[in-house]
Amino acid sequence: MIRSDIIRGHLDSIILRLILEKDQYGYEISKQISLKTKDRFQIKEATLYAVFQRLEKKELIESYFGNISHGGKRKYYTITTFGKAYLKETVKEWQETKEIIDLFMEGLD
Amino acid sequence: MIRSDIIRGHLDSIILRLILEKDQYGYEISKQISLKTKDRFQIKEATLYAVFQRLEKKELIESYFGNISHGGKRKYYTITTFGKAYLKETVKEWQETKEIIDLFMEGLD
DNA sequence: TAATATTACTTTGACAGATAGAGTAATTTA
DNA sequence: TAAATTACTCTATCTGTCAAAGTAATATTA
Repeated sequence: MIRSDIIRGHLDSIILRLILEKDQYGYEISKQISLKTKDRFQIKEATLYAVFQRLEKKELIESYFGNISHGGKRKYYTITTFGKAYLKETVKEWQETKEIIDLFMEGLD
Repeated sequence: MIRSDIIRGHLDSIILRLILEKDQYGYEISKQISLKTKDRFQIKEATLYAVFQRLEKKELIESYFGNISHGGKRKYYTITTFGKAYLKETVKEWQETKEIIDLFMEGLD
């Protein structure tokens, strides 16, 4: 399990990326992350909803309630045009981050 | 310039890695990071010394004052055996982090 | 059908890492 | 000798993460 400090700051991008595929609600995204990473990373509930709030405030996503449910009422999130542009930027930034950290981390063995 | 949140959590490893090469003092490390990354990343002074304190508290590094100086008194840091083992772990962790984030970030274009 | 599990979201408070800003002090350079 | 540079320290603040506790609806199982 990856420490959250290590992944910190990338959560916004990860969530945006998943919502880009299709509109999704929180619980669904949480499960998807666990599945996709084979439990090597799990997002905590409180963290996930904090991300949503932050992204919505920045107008990178928008939300609406779904009509079908399986328990609690599902709140769906959709990415905005602005959110798409932002995501593109963060993907570039991730490439650069990798390069920079690798400058220090490579050639150790 | 990389946002600090993005690199957050990797600073300990980066500093440890540099000290592994040879004993170094803060100011020197700061300059080295700027040089090595061609200013794409600069560590803030306050952050650097906070890292030192944290690493020393965890006994991953040790410090001693140098006798030559060029202004302020130089405090040198050296990595401990425990620090070396820890660094090895974080390098592995970095590889895994890359894999995991790439799971989400790849195939966007 | 009543108890329990699961789904789903929200809020609060605490904590840790990063950093601006201000300060101290010695040495170098102009 | 004044200003610049080198070098470190401390404090207060901000932000992201998360534990914990709560609300509420649906599904399962006994």
